[in-house]
Amino acid sequence: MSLDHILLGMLSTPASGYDIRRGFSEGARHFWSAELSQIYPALKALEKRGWLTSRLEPPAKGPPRRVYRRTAQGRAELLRWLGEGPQMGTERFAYLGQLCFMHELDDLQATSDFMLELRSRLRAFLALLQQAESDIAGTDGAHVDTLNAEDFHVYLAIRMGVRSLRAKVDWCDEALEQIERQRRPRAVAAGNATQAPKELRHG
Amino acid sequence: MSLDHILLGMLSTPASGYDIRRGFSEGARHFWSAELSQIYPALKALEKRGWLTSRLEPPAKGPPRRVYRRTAQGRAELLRWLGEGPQMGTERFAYLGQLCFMHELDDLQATSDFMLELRSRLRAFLALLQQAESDIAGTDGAHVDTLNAEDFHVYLAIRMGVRSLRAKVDWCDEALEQIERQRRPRAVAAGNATQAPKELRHG
DNA sequence: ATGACCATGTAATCCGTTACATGATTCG
DNA sequence: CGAATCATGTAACGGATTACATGGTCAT
Repeated sequence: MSLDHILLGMLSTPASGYDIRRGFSEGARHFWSAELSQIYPALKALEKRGWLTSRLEPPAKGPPRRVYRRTAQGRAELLRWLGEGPQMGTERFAYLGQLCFMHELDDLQATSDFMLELRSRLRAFLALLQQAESDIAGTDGAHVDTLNAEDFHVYLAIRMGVRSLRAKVDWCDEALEQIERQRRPRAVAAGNATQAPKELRHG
Repeated sequence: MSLDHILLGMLSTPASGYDIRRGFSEGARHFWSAELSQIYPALKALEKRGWLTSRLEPPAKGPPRRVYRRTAQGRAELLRWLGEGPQMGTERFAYLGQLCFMHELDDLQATSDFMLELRSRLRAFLALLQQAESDIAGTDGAHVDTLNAEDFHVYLAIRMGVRSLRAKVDWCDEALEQIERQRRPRAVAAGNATQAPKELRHG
């Protein structure tokens, strides 16, 4: 399971389940996420395997927290996983399915609206990531060379998010243009004055 | 569930579970996938709901096939789903987690090797998608304007895959450069002759 | 006849989400 | 006092993968 290893990685310093969840909603949110209801049992299982230890720590203020620490075996397992090569899961994009099937509506306006909505959501997420990027390395990666090893690796990971999201936003722009061109009579260059057939049958 | 709607979408023409699986390993593979063991029960459930009907069709050759057809209600449900707006699930990238945690190896050569491997896998997938793209619309989208509504929508979906994969490959290139820069003494411009400290401690 | 491929399915297991249950502390 | 937040968990359900079980056809 990947979540196990993500948890091992996030536990380079001791933390509680609640802390880790905060990590998912802040730093790690662009590449992974998990709910508390998944995190707690997972941590328990990792402890049973000997990859973590835990201790109840009643802090000066607030309810007691169960703080987990990575063991030497836990770290070894993390390193083993890192050596396994890139783990690439199957990506599923329901919205691309929707787009493919949208021809059944026979209404390019609907497709266009769909792409506009998609672009706005992608842009919102891109803005978040760009913020994270400039927080860590300044505008345009001004001080990438001054980053410590940890921040440098995180920076690289954020860059993927930024680039791939920007590509998707650009794709929306391109698609919207092509939809416009598809909607107009396609005979602009050919000078042919057909009645803008909405649909061409394929052979 | 999204799979249900993907199946409804793929059943614009009658097909068996086996046919649909072929669709996932060919045309639809860039945005969705499912195993036969998931497809068969899902089709059965859709039939129970009245969104599909099925018939055993013993073909001239080979074993009998159960062929599914979409009902009017099935089509209505598909259209309803299309109207719901883009369905964006949570994306999980285990390999970005690996990259983030890789600083624990304290060996930029390992990071570099990792990125090389990742790039080669991404390139392989990109090549497949570019093939699909030119199959449908010619090189550089030469005949996009001549596509029927269905192929046009599929073309748009493929374009997203191409653009986002290209962005990821470019990201690998950029990262590899930055890793090289990180490995060299960073004092090139400053003219400072320190012993190339491998790691800078953060405050 | 052996293996590759067509074709359909079930069962076990795992991963992830949603809902539920509990209780302390802090702020207004 | 009441709401928000901190903090830990369990239970039920749903979605996806892997393994298992079966049998027909076709080419070598």
